[in-house]
Amino acid sequence: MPEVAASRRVTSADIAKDVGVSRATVGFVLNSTPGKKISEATRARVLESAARLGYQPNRAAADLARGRSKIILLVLPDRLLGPSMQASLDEGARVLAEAGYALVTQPQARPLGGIPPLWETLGPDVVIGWTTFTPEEVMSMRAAGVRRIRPRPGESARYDQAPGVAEGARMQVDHLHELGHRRIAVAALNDPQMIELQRSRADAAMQRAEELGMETVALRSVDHRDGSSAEAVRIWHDDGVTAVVAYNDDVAATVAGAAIEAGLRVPQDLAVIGHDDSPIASLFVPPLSSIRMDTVEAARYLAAVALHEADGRPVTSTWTALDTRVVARRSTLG
Amino acid sequence: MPEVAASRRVTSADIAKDVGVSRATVGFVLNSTPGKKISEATRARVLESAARLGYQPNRAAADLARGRSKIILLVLPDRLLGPSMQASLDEGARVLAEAGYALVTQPQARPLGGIPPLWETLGPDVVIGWTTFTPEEVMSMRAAGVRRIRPRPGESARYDQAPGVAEGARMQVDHLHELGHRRIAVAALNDPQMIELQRSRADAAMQRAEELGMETVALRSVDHRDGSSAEAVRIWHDDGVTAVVAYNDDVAATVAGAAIEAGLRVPQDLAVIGHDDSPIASLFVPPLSSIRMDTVEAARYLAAVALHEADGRPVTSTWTALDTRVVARRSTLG
DNA sequence: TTGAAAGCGCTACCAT
DNA sequence: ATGGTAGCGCTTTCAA
Repeated sequence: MPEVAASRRVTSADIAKDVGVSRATVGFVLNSTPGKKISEATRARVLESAARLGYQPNRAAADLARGRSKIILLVLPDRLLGPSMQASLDEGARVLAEAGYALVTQPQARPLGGIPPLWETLGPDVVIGWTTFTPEEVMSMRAAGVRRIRPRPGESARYDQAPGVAEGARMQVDHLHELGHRRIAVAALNDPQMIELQRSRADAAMQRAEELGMETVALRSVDHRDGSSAEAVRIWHDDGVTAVVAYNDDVAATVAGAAIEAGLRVPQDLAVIGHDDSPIASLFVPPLSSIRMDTVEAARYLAAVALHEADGRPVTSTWTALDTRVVARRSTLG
Repeated sequence: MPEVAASRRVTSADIAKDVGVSRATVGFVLNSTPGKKISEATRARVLESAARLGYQPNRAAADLARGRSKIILLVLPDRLLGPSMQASLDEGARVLAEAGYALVTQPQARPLGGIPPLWETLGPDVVIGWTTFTPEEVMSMRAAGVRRIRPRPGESARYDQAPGVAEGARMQVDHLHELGHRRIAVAALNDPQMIELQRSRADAAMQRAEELGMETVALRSVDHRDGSSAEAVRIWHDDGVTAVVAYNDDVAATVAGAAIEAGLRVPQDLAVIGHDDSPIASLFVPPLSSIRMDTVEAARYLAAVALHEADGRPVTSTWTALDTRVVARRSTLG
């Protein structure tokens, strides 16, 4: 049996030797360095050699020489990881990959006992968060050499201006209005992580209701584990509320569930509409009306912003309105 | 207003200068290099200086010199990202962090159009997957310099032997048996990603049922989007099946929902038990019985395996049985 | 117990 | 159009 040589990884020097040029030239063609004129012939030979030898650039070496990691870190709250968000991330990753950046996500923004945040260990060029970072977090990032942070420190995330946020909430209200509801409630979730986004959606909903001349009752947080949802439903119903705008589909399910348990009919006695069109919306009985957003476009924009921060390249895409629409199901239609 | 100097990142050389020792010495104490005797005095001074100056080692440089990235990449199918899995990941990350490793997760194992897998861009020391990797993936990893891969190429993931997998399925069946059910069905999900795990759970359930002298009918996949769940429920009911073991809570919700839509009572006409105790289980009406596993212990074990692969250190923790138990709710209890 | 110095593989500046 | 080469910041062997 022939001895198998422990093969070293192939480096750019190997290619240089193989092709018969300098390592510099190899680097130029492999990075398609702008402003460098390489003859088509050598370019082709280098590329061919790289492919044949199975060359993979050494990230550590490149990072070190370059002074940047070409990593973009996305810090997401757990709850956001619905399927639609997942698809968006793919799209964002694709855009970034084309520019040579890797997208890494850190699932938790919350204080993680004992786990150093990924921005310390990975040294990303850019950190993008869904919510504003605390001063401590920003300091930690700065110390870790992170050059760019979004949302910018001190700058609010301003969800109310983000595409789709207000639209979705408005559409929830519009939908209920069209169905004839005139007195509605807004239901939120007891989750500190999401306060900003919740507030933005709730505000937008309230405002829209007012514009349409509808009556609203005070915002309530519900939790299926305590009695808060049952209590909320009772209060609402006694108060003449006929429909509920829920922060998301989990909240919608909680409310609808409490209503059903209380002997109310959904939607005849209480209609409920959720947000995000997550799996539970179609699995619930009755299926929950919800809002579906095309977050793919948002992800593209986010990626563009990231590249702007990282490379200084102009933001090409625009903060356009998302394709947002109501998915009407039996929790409002009967 | 005073000009703010654009401060360079602090390097180990800065510390060396500050303390008045060599960069090597600094490195020794910062890495607590074994076999090196550093006086307590200098050690303390170095540490103090590092803290005071806010030193953060440069990952790229360290990786390059060391020849390894100290990154462990976990490749997870999307569907697994339930809250319990999330908590487990935190635990795994914590264990790995203590050993100086960063845990990065790649959300999709599936072919990602145009997105280079993270193992190419990050150059992790170890890649851990939930399912077996394809030969192409393995080759790609090898080419990217990944030294360790789990499950080992060619080695099946062997979920049937993984802790908790068989237990959970068995407990589902036991639970139904105790409630007097004697003829049951097993419901799966139409998801290629999960085939291995589904099969393992289904096999375990079937086998347990046989051991208990219960009758089982053929495994069926359900999908709430087509008519398959309604059809399955009808067939099962006509066939005298009184209870269904579902692969997970989504499947359980699909089945229970179809049953309710068909005018059957859950659990009187058809009992359903899910698996994983995900949010939908408690949110559904009626709330779904399910299986809750303490995956934290599993995560610890996984982390230990990863460290073994990475460092060659012995696997301390053992592949123990997980704390797995039935969460009985109204979908089986009535 | 500590220091000097040789790389790690790549990038990018300066020559040619 | 291409090559030489000086680092990037850290790890680690070898000397002192």
